[in-house]
Amino acid sequence: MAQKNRLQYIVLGLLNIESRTGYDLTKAFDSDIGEFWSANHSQIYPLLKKMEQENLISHHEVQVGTKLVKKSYDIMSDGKKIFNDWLEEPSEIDSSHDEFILKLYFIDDKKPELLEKMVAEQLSARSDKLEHLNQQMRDKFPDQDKRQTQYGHYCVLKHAISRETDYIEWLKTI
Amino acid sequence: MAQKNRLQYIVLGLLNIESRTGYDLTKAFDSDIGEFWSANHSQIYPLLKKMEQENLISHHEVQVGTKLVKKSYDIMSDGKKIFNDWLEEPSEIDSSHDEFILKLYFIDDKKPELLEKMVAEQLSARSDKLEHLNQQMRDKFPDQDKRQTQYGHYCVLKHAISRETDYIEWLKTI
DNA sequence: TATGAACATGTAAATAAATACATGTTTTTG
DNA sequence: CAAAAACATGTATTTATTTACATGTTCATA
Repeated sequence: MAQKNRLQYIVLGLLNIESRTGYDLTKAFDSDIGEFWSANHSQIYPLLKKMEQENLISHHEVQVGTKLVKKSYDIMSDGKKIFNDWLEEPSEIDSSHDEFILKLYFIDDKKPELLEKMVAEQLSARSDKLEHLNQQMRDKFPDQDKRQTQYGHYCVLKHAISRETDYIEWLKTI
Repeated sequence: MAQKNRLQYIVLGLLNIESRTGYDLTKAFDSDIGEFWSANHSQIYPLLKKMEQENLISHHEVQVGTKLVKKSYDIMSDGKKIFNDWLEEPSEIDSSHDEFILKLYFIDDKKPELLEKMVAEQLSARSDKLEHLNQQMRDKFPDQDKRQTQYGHYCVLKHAISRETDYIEWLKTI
Protein backbone atom coordinates (compact mmCIF):
# COMPACT_ATOMS: atom_id res chain seq x y z
CA MET A 1 0.00 0.00 0.00
CA ALA A 2 1.01 3.60 -0.24
CA GLN A 3 0.93 3.11 3.51
CA LYS A 4 -2.75 3.29 4.25
CA ASN A 5 -2.76 6.65 5.93
CA ARG A 6 -0.86 5.43 8.96
CA LEU A 7 0.55 8.86 9.65
CA GLN A 8 -3.00 10.00 10.32
CA TYR A 9 -3.38 7.35 13.00
CA ILE A 10 -0.11 8.38 14.61
CA VAL A 11 -1.27 11.98 14.74
CA LEU A 12 -4.58 10.90 16.23
CA GLY A 13 -2.81 8.70 18.76
CA LEU A 14 -0.53 11.51 19.85
CA LEU A 15 -3.40 14.00 20.10
CA ASN A 16 -5.33 11.40 22.05
CA ILE A 17 -2.65 11.65 24.73
CA GLU A 18 -2.60 15.42 24.81
CA SER A 19 -3.14 18.54 22.75
CA ARG A 20 -0.13 19.32 20.55
CA THR A 21 1.11 21.72 17.90
CA GLY A 22 2.38 20.66 14.50
CA TYR A 23 5.84 21.30 15.81
CA ASP A 24 5.28 19.02 18.80
CA LEU A 25 4.03 16.28 16.51
CA THR A 26 7.04 16.66 14.25
CA LYS A 27 9.37 16.34 17.21
CA ALA A 28 7.75 13.08 18.30
CA PHE A 29 9.46 11.47 15.32
CA ASP A 30 12.86 12.45 16.62
CA SER A 31 12.68 10.09 19.56
CA ASP A 32 10.28 7.25 20.47
CA ILE A 33 8.21 6.92 17.36
CA GLY A 34 11.18 7.72 15.18
CA GLU A 35 12.45 4.24 15.97
CA PHE A 36 9.63 2.80 13.90
CA TRP A 37 8.17 5.48 11.70
CA SER A 38 9.32 8.71 10.11
CA ALA A 39 7.63 11.94 9.04
CA ASN A 40 8.62 15.49 8.17
CA HIS A 41 6.91 18.68 9.21
CA SER A 42 6.07 19.28 5.56
CA GLN A 43 3.93 16.17 5.71
CA ILE A 44 2.38 16.98 9.05
CA TYR A 45 1.13 20.54 8.58
CA PRO A 46 -0.94 19.81 5.46
CA LEU A 47 -2.26 16.63 7.09
CA LEU A 48 -3.42 18.57 10.15
CA LYS A 49 -5.28 20.96 7.86
CA LYS A 50 -6.95 18.09 6.06
CA MET A 51 -7.86 16.28 9.26
CA GLU A 52 -9.38 19.42 10.68
CA GLN A 53 -11.53 19.83 7.57
CA GLU A 54 -12.72 16.28 8.09
CA ASN A 55 -13.61 17.07 11.69
CA LEU A 56 -11.24 14.50 13.14
CA ILE A 57 -9.36 17.19 15.03
CA SER A 58 -9.77 20.85 15.90
CA HIS A 59 -7.40 23.48 17.18
CA HIS A 60 -7.29 26.24 19.74
CA GLU A 61 -4.86 29.12 19.76
CA VAL A 62 -2.27 29.68 22.43
CA GLN A 63 -0.60 33.04 22.89
CA VAL A 64 3.16 32.85 23.37
CA GLY A 65 5.12 36.01 24.10
CA THR A 66 3.75 39.12 22.45
CA LYS A 67 3.37 38.10 18.83
CA LEU A 68 3.39 34.38 18.36
CA VAL A 69 0.14 32.45 18.38
CA LYS A 70 0.55 28.70 18.39
CA LYS A 71 -2.08 26.31 17.05
CA SER A 72 -2.58 23.46 19.43
CA TYR A 73 -4.58 20.59 17.99
CA ASP A 74 -7.14 18.49 19.84
CA ILE A 75 -8.70 15.18 18.92
CA MET A 76 -12.47 15.15 18.36
CA SER A 77 -14.98 12.34 18.74
CA ASP A 78 -14.83 11.31 15.07
CA GLY A 79 -11.07 11.17 15.37
CA LYS A 80 -11.26 9.07 18.50
CA LYS A 81 -13.54 6.66 16.76
CA ILE A 82 -11.35 6.02 13.74
CA PHE A 83 -8.29 5.84 15.97
CA ASN A 84 -9.87 3.18 18.17
CA ASP A 85 -11.08 1.28 15.12
CA TRP A 86 -7.53 1.24 13.81
CA LEU A 87 -6.23 -0.14 17.09
CA GLU A 88 -8.64 -3.06 16.78
CA GLU A 89 -7.72 -3.94 13.21
CA PRO A 90 -5.08 -6.58 12.58
CA SER A 91 -1.61 -5.12 11.99
CA GLU A 92 0.29 -5.86 8.85
CA ILE A 93 3.81 -7.22 8.96
CA ASP A 94 5.53 -4.92 6.59
CA SER A 95 9.29 -5.52 7.06
CA SER A 96 9.98 -1.83 6.90
CA HIS A 97 7.57 0.23 8.93
CA ASP A 98 6.11 -1.60 11.92
CA GLU A 99 2.40 -1.05 12.42
CA PHE A 100 2.11 -3.29 15.44
CA ILE A 101 4.71 -1.30 17.34
CA LEU A 102 2.85 1.89 16.54
CA LYS A 103 -0.36 0.52 17.98
CA LEU A 104 1.46 -0.76 21.01
CA TYR A 105 2.87 2.69 21.58
CA PHE A 106 -0.63 4.08 21.87
CA ILE A 107 -2.20 1.29 23.89
CA ASP A 108 -2.95 2.41 27.39
CA ASP A 109 -3.66 0.42 30.53
CA LYS A 110 -7.40 0.77 30.00
CA LYS A 111 -7.36 -1.89 27.32
CA PRO A 112 -5.68 -5.02 28.66
CA GLU A 113 -7.90 -7.42 26.71
CA LEU A 114 -7.19 -5.64 23.42
CA LEU A 115 -3.49 -5.71 24.19
CA GLU A 116 -3.67 -9.41 24.88
CA LYS A 117 -5.51 -10.08 21.62
CA MET A 118 -3.04 -7.95 19.65
CA VAL A 119 -0.03 -9.67 21.10
CA ALA A 120 -1.45 -13.13 20.52
CA GLU A 121 -2.28 -12.26 16.93
CA GLN A 122 1.16 -10.82 16.28
CA LEU A 123 2.84 -13.75 17.98
CA SER A 124 1.01 -16.13 15.71
CA ALA A 125 1.83 -14.16 12.56
CA ARG A 126 5.48 -13.73 13.50
CA SER A 127 5.82 -17.41 14.37
CA ASP A 128 4.46 -18.36 10.98
CA LYS A 129 6.93 -16.04 9.38
CA LEU A 130 9.83 -17.45 11.36
CA GLU A 131 8.79 -20.96 10.38
CA HIS A 132 8.78 -19.88 6.76
CA LEU A 133 12.22 -18.30 7.07
CA ASN A 134 13.63 -21.42 8.69
CA GLN A 135 12.23 -23.45 5.85
CA GLN A 136 13.96 -21.14 3.38
CA MET A 137 17.22 -21.62 5.25
CA ARG A 138 16.86 -25.40 5.10
CA ASP A 139 16.02 -25.24 1.39
CA LYS A 140 18.67 -22.79 0.27
CA PHE A 141 21.57 -23.43 2.60
CA PRO A 142 21.45 -27.06 3.65
CA ASP A 143 25.25 -27.35 3.80
CA GLN A 144 28.35 -25.22 4.36
CA ASP A 145 28.96 -25.17 0.62
CA LYS A 146 26.44 -22.60 -0.53
CA ARG A 147 26.87 -20.53 2.60
CA GLN A 148 30.27 -19.60 1.25
CA THR A 149 29.52 -19.00 -2.40
CA GLN A 150 26.43 -16.95 -1.53
CA TYR A 151 27.68 -15.49 1.72
CA GLY A 152 25.67 -12.27 1.43
CA HIS A 153 22.43 -14.14 0.85
CA TYR A 154 23.18 -16.41 3.75
CA CYS A 155 23.90 -13.49 6.12
CA VAL A 156 20.73 -11.71 5.13
CA LEU A 157 18.56 -14.74 5.70
CA LYS A 158 20.32 -15.45 8.97
CA HIS A 159 19.60 -11.90 10.04
CA ALA A 160 15.93 -12.15 9.10
CA ILE A 161 15.71 -15.26 11.27
CA SER A 162 17.56 -13.60 14.11
CA ARG A 163 15.33 -10.56 13.87
CA GLU A 164 12.12 -12.58 13.95
CA THR A 165 13.38 -14.69 16.83
CA ASP A 166 14.22 -11.59 18.80
CA TYR A 167 10.86 -10.07 17.92
CA ILE A 168 9.03 -13.13 19.18
CA GLU A 169 11.03 -13.22 22.40
CA TRP A 170 10.20 -9.57 22.97
CA LEU A 171 6.50 -10.19 22.23
CA LYS A 172 6.48 -12.83 24.94
CA THR A 173 7.63 -10.27 27.50
CA ILE A 174 4.69 -7.92 26.88
CA MET B 1 15.47 11.33 1.49
CA ALA B 2 12.87 10.18 -0.96
CA GLN B 3 15.04 7.10 -0.70
CA LYS B 4 17.99 8.04 -2.84
CA ASN B 5 17.31 5.73 -5.72
CA ARG B 6 18.08 2.60 -3.77
CA LEU B 7 15.83 0.50 -5.96
CA GLN B 8 18.18 1.25 -8.81
CA TYR B 9 21.08 -0.20 -6.85
CA ILE B 10 19.11 -3.32 -6.04
CA VAL B 11 18.31 -3.82 -9.71
CA LEU B 12 21.97 -3.32 -10.59
CA GLY B 13 23.04 -5.73 -7.86
CA LEU B 14 20.66 -8.41 -9.06
CA LEU B 15 21.66 -7.96 -12.71
CA ASN B 16 25.29 -8.09 -11.59
CA ILE B 17 24.64 -11.67 -10.47
CA GLU B 18 22.87 -12.71 -13.64
CA SER B 19 20.71 -11.49 -16.50
CA ARG B 20 17.06 -11.17 -15.49
CA THR B 21 13.68 -10.07 -16.79
CA GLY B 22 11.50 -7.46 -15.12
CA TYR B 23 9.40 -10.31 -13.87
CA ASP B 24 12.42 -12.04 -12.31
CA LEU B 25 13.42 -8.81 -10.58
CA THR B 26 9.91 -8.34 -9.25
CA LYS B 27 9.93 -11.86 -7.84
CA ALA B 28 13.18 -11.23 -5.95
CA PHE B 29 11.17 -9.05 -3.59
CA ASP B 30 8.94 -11.96 -2.67
CA SER B 31 11.73 -13.80 -0.88
CA ASP B 32 15.24 -12.77 0.26
CA ILE B 33 15.27 -9.09 -0.47
CA GLY B 34 11.63 -8.77 0.48
CA GLU B 35 12.75 -9.15 4.08
CA PHE B 36 14.35 -5.73 3.90
CA TRP B 37 12.99 -3.87 0.92
CA SER B 38 9.85 -3.87 -1.17
CA ALA B 39 8.98 -2.98 -4.76
CA ASN B 40 6.16 -3.55 -7.22
CA HIS B 41 6.43 -4.48 -10.86
CA SER B 42 4.88 -1.11 -11.71
CA GLN B 43 7.95 0.50 -10.21
CA ILE B 44 10.40 -1.86 -11.84
CA TYR B 45 9.38 -1.79 -15.50
CA PRO B 46 9.60 1.99 -15.89
CA LEU B 47 12.87 1.99 -13.94
CA LEU B 48 14.37 -0.58 -16.31
CA LYS B 49 13.41 1.60 -19.24
CA LYS B 50 15.01 4.64 -17.64
CA MET B 51 18.17 2.77 -16.69
CA GLU B 52 18.52 1.43 -20.21
CA GLN B 53 18.26 4.95 -21.61
CA GLU B 54 21.04 5.95 -19.22
CA ASN B 55 23.19 3.07 -20.49
CA LEU B 56 23.45 1.41 -17.09
CA ILE B 57 21.83 -1.73 -18.45
CA SER B 58 20.85 -3.23 -21.78
CA HIS B 59 18.56 -6.07 -22.80
CA HIS B 60 18.51 -9.00 -25.15
CA GLU B 61 15.42 -10.83 -26.28
CA VAL B 62 14.66 -14.43 -25.49
CA GLN B 63 12.12 -16.41 -27.43
CA VAL B 64 9.77 -18.48 -25.28
CA GLY B 65 7.25 -20.81 -26.93
CA THR B 66 5.88 -19.57 -30.23
CA LYS B 67 4.76 -16.04 -29.45
CA LEU B 68 6.29 -14.69 -26.28
CA VAL B 69 9.54 -12.76 -26.41
CA LYS B 70 11.04 -12.00 -23.00
CA LYS B 71 13.35 -9.07 -22.35
CA SER B 72 16.29 -10.15 -20.28
CA TYR B 73 18.33 -7.28 -18.86
CA ASP B 74 22.10 -7.19 -18.50
CA ILE B 75 24.31 -4.85 -16.48
CA MET B 76 26.73 -2.66 -18.44
CA SER B 77 30.04 -1.14 -17.40
CA ASP B 78 28.51 2.20 -16.34
CA GLY B 79 26.04 0.28 -14.22
CA LYS B 80 28.79 -1.78 -12.65
CA LYS B 81 30.65 1.36 -11.74
CA ILE B 82 27.82 3.10 -9.96
CA PHE B 83 26.87 -0.14 -8.25
CA ASN B 84 30.39 -0.63 -6.89
CA ASP B 85 30.56 3.00 -5.84
CA TRP B 86 27.34 2.54 -3.87
CA LEU B 87 28.77 -0.50 -2.11
CA GLU B 88 31.68 1.61 -0.89
CA GLU B 89 29.57 4.47 0.44
CA PRO B 90 28.56 4.48 4.11
CA SER B 91 25.08 3.04 4.72
CA GLU B 92 22.43 5.05 6.46
CA ILE B 93 20.59 3.70 9.47
CA ASP B 94 17.04 4.34 8.51
CA SER B 95 14.89 2.33 10.96
CA SER B 96 12.60 1.22 8.19
CA HIS B 97 14.44 0.11 5.10
CA ASP B 98 17.89 -1.31 5.79
CA GLU B 99 20.55 -0.19 3.36
CA PHE B 100 23.38 -2.06 5.04
CA ILE B 101 21.59 -5.37 4.65
CA LEU B 102 21.02 -4.68 1.00
CA LYS B 103 24.70 -4.09 0.43
CA LEU B 104 25.57 -7.18 2.38
CA TYR B 105 23.25 -9.18 0.19
CA PHE B 106 25.27 -8.20 -2.85
CA ILE B 107 28.74 -8.52 -1.38
CA ASP B 108 30.60 -11.43 -2.83
CA ASP B 109 33.66 -13.29 -1.60
CA LYS B 110 35.91 -11.21 -3.83
CA LYS B 111 35.72 -8.25 -1.47
CA PRO B 112 36.67 -9.36 2.04
CA GLU B 113 38.35 -6.07 2.96
CA LEU B 114 35.30 -4.05 1.92
CA LEU B 115 33.07 -6.37 3.91
CA GLU B 116 35.28 -5.93 6.94
CA LYS B 117 35.19 -2.14 6.64
CA MET B 118 31.43 -2.11 6.17
CA VAL B 119 30.80 -4.30 9.18
CA ALA B 120 33.13 -2.25 11.40
CA GLU B 121 31.42 0.96 10.30
CA GLN B 122 27.96 -0.42 10.91
CA LEU B 123 29.00 -1.89 14.24
CA SER B 124 30.21 1.49 15.36
CA ALA B 125 27.06 3.30 14.22
CA ARG B 126 24.75 0.71 15.74
CA SER B 127 26.65 0.76 19.03
CA ASP B 128 26.28 4.52 19.22
CA LYS B 129 22.60 4.15 18.58
CA LEU B 130 22.21 1.49 21.26
CA GLU B 131 24.03 3.70 23.71
CA HIS B 132 21.64 6.50 22.91
CA LEU B 133 18.61 4.25 23.36
CA ASN B 134 19.89 3.02 26.70
CA GLN B 135 20.32 6.61 27.77
CA GLN B 136 16.73 7.31 26.80
CA MET B 137 15.59 4.35 28.85
CA ARG B 138 17.50 5.59 31.89
CA ASP B 139 16.09 9.11 31.43
CA LYS B 140 12.48 8.21 30.75
CA PHE B 141 11.92 5.05 32.74
CA PRO B 142 14.22 5.12 35.75
CA ASP B 143 11.71 3.33 37.97
CA GLN B 144 8.81 0.87 37.75
CA ASP B 145 6.38 3.75 38.15
CA LYS B 146 6.40 5.27 34.68
CA ARG B 147 6.78 1.87 33.05
CA GLN B 148 3.22 1.20 34.07
CA THR B 149 1.55 4.50 33.27
CA GLN B 150 3.28 4.67 29.90
CA TYR B 151 3.43 0.96 29.21
CA GLY B 152 3.25 1.31 25.42
CA HIS B 153 6.11 3.80 25.35
CA TYR B 154 8.14 1.55 27.58
CA CYS B 155 7.54 -1.53 25.42
CA VAL B 156 8.47 0.30 22.26
CA LEU B 157 11.71 1.60 23.70
CA LYS B 158 12.49 -1.81 25.12
CA HIS B 159 11.95 -3.29 21.69
CA ALA B 160 14.20 -0.74 20.02
CA ILE B 161 16.92 -1.69 22.49
CA SER B 162 16.33 -5.38 21.97
CA ARG B 163 16.42 -4.93 18.21
CA GLU B 164 19.68 -3.01 18.24
CA THR B 165 21.26 -5.49 20.63
CA ASP B 166 20.26 -8.35 18.37
CA TYR B 167 21.52 -6.46 15.33
CA ILE B 168 24.90 -5.90 16.95
CA GLU B 169 25.19 -9.54 17.98
CA TRP B 170 24.41 -10.58 14.43
CA LEU B 171 26.94 -8.10 13.02
CA LYS B 172 29.61 -9.72 15.19
CA THR B 173 28.95 -13.08 13.55
CA ILE B 174 29.63 -11.81 10.03
C1' DT C 1 21.97 43.07 24.58
C1' DA C 2 23.44 40.56 20.54
C1' DT C 3 23.35 36.19 18.66
C1' DG C 4 22.51 31.63 17.97
C1' DA C 5 19.62 27.76 18.99
C1' DA C 6 15.31 26.18 19.26
C1' DC C 7 10.57 27.13 18.42
C1' DA C 8 6.90 27.66 15.03
C1' DT C 9 4.27 27.31 10.50
C1' DG C 10 3.57 27.01 6.24
C1' DT C 11 4.15 25.92 0.64
C1' DA C 12 6.37 24.06 -3.71
C1' DA C 13 8.57 20.82 -6.33
C1' DA C 14 10.39 16.44 -7.04
C1' DT C 15 10.64 11.70 -6.22
C1' DA C 16 9.00 7.19 -4.58
C1' DA C 17 5.64 3.89 -4.11
C1' DA C 18 1.07 1.68 -4.09
C1' DT C 19 -3.15 0.51 -6.38
C1' DA C 20 -5.66 -0.11 -10.28
C1' DC C 21 -6.10 -0.68 -15.14
C1' DA C 22 -4.93 -3.52 -19.26
C1' DT C 23 -3.56 -7.43 -21.97
C1' DG C 24 -1.65 -11.54 -23.48
C1' DT C 25 1.25 -16.29 -23.20
C1' DT C 26 2.89 -20.54 -21.19
C1' DT C 27 2.85 -24.22 -18.07
C1' DT C 28 0.87 -27.25 -14.88
C1' DT C 29 -2.57 -30.16 -13.33
C1' DG C 30 -6.98 -32.29 -12.66
C1' DC D 1 -8.13 -30.90 -23.07
C1' DA D 2 -10.03 -27.32 -20.19
C1' DA D 3 -9.10 -24.46 -16.55
C1' DA D 4 -6.28 -22.38 -13.39
C1' DA D 5 -1.97 -20.82 -11.98
C1' DA D 6 2.01 -18.74 -13.09
C1' DC D 7 4.59 -16.10 -16.34
C1' DA D 8 5.21 -11.68 -18.64
C1' DT D 9 4.95 -6.56 -19.60
C1' DG D 10 3.42 -2.53 -19.61
C1' DT D 11 0.61 2.31 -18.26
C1' DA D 12 -2.30 5.52 -15.39
C1' DT D 13 -3.67 7.39 -11.27
C1' DT D 14 -3.32 8.35 -6.67
C1' DT D 15 -0.95 8.70 -2.51
C1' DA D 16 3.19 9.20 0.35
C1' DT D 17 7.47 11.19 1.28
C1' DT D 18 11.52 13.96 0.85
C1' DT D 19 13.97 18.08 -0.08
C1' DA D 20 13.97 22.69 -0.72
C1' DC D 21 11.96 27.15 -0.35
C1' DA D 22 10.18 30.80 2.76
C1' DT D 23 9.43 33.47 6.91
C1' DG D 24 9.12 34.92 11.46
C1' DT D 25 9.33 34.51 17.00
C1' DT D 26 11.09 33.27 21.49
C1' DC D 27 14.43 31.77 24.71
C1' DA D 28 18.86 30.90 26.71
C1' DT D 29 23.33 32.50 27.28
C1' DA D 30 27.60 34.72 26.63
